[in-house]
Amino acid sequence: MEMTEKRNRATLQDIADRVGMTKMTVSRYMRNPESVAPGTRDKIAAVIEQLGYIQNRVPAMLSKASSKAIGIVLPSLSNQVFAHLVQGIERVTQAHGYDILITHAGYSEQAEEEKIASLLSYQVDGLILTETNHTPRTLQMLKTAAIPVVETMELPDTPIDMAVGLDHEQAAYDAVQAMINKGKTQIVYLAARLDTRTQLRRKGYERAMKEAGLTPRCVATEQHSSFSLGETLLNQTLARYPNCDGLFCTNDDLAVGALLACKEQGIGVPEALGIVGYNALDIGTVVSPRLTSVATPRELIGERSATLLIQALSGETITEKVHAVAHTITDGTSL
Amino acid sequence: MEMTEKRNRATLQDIADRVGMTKMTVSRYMRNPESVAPGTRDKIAAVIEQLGYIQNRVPAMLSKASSKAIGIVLPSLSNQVFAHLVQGIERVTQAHGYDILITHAGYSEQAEEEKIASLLSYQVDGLILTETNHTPRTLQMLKTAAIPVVETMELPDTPIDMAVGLDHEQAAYDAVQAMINKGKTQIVYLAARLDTRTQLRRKGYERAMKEAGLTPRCVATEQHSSFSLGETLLNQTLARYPNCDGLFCTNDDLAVGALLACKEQGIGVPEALGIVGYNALDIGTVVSPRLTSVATPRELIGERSATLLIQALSGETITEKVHAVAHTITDGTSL
DNA sequence: TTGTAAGCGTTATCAA
DNA sequence: TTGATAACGCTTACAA
Repeated sequence: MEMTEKRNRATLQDIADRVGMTKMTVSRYMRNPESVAPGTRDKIAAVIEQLGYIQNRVPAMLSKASSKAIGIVLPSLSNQVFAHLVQGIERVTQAHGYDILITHAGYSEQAEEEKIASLLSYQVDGLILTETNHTPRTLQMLKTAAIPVVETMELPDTPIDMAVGLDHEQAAYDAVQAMINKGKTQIVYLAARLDTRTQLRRKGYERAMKEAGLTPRCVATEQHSSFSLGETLLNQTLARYPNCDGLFCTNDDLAVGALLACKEQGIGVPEALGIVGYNALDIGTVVSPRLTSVATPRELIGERSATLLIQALSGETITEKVHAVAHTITDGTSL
Repeated sequence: MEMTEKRNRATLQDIADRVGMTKMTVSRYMRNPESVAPGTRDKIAAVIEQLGYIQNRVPAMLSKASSKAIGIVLPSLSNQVFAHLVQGIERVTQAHGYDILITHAGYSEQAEEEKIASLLSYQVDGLILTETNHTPRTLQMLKTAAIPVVETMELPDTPIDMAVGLDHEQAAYDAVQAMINKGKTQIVYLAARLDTRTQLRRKGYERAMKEAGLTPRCVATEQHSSFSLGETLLNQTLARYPNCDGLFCTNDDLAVGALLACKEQGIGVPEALGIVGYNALDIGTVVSPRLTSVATPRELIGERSATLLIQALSGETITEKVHAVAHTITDGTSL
């Protein structure tokens, strides 16, 4: 019988010592109480309770190189869009006994690299990413790690492994075309932060404008999106393009900020200025007019991503590695 | 020279084999390249690059029972308030070489217990919590884990260990008193989700009302806060208390939802109905009138919490275990 | 039903 | 400057 009594955190050995058994028996009890004799069972249960034993997963991680955890790298924590994504993911992972570890990388490839290295060093079994551009070292690490990876939100041209997302370029194209169909001709694209998805939407916007023989015009900033930034960008737009009759905004924050500022300044929405946002967040349903926006199925993306990941972890062969989800345009009254 | 060539993920041994040294030398290089001979250094560097070696922290966690990681349990990911808190935390932890692991427990003590167990099983060195009510098992686990814990946002009556937060009861009291000073007498408290902080604010609201000889009235729901819920609760309030001339809202989501609905319905804010929110989020600065709100220094709370935690982890003796931070009331025009 | 032994990948310690 | 050894806590495989 070994003795381990120096540390404070209880180990299986501590329990075993008190029960008068070996840690092996306790280990068995932990995984399946039925596998030990009833008497032993009760004694162990009592000691566990008394000691407040907490499972230590580290040894298992070490010997099996598996942590039963899935890492998620988000761009930002303050964006509802990603909270919804995580909800979708968690619904699936929880049902399969996987934990999730969340980190955020603030829209930077470099930060993403560090966060991924960190998650890998904790031996996560799989990764869900929210960006499709990665540093060479990130790609290299993911390759050596050889764990399943799902890139979400976008549809990457060259997926690392699996992907679930939507075609932002096409979604933007559809939204702008809806604006054109409403008779808008001087549509300006409001952009912020200039991340990949913002660029994709711009492409869609430009394609729709050009196809209709219209001139694309962007008002962009590298600042982080916010409601107040929407107001600022609206004012810049009005100063630069006084004839502007439509705003396609890269997200609802900008759109709502602009919409509220319009009301303030007596600009009629949608008559004088049609406004379309992106993501269809709740806030758009309480402003007046209600914001027309591109609805993106974040929870669904999360669920699908997690499902794919877990299938891959279960050794299933994934035939469809890239899944596109559909977008719709909400029937707000701001357009 | 041992051989380890079955697995895919490279180990120190793999590197050592290729360099013709022992893993001990490689281990030294990893922690401090200066500690090995220049020639060795270059050879190791080359092999690491070639193999795409990723550090494995698990063995260190096992032998030192330390992970250089701090666990954070948030109630929700979709609430900006907690994103700000995390920013504050991270600014400090990053500077000290600690990683953070974020989980969320959705305002449930039971979920918090599970998430804490999970974080502890990853051997986090410290914990930052955002709730002050915990299950008995949570308390027991934290006691046995014997790691530093900071409870944030609130000021608990009986802190587990350390705490950084603000006095929500007093903040609410001050806000309501400001409303009363503006001549409002039929002030209703709008509440959602009914978590601890919502209850504390209610206490402060009731105290202020009673001290002024006024009747406290609450319109509450267990639903999750949202802008649209603000509109719903406003309508319920107007139906039940037609004379209502002030709304004290438990957060800005409700306040903004209510404010926008008022404009829609032609209710003059603040003349007919004064509105005060809580948290002073960005959205409040773009609505008109600008929302008057209780400003809560989330980033500061995060920074202080992380600082305390790291001091404790460095073995410093913490004399001031509970830190109160100040609140202010923004000078919006909705009151 | 319970026990023994070995091993997971790293680092602290001591030795050369 | 580099190496050998043991240890961290658990689980797998085998044995009793």
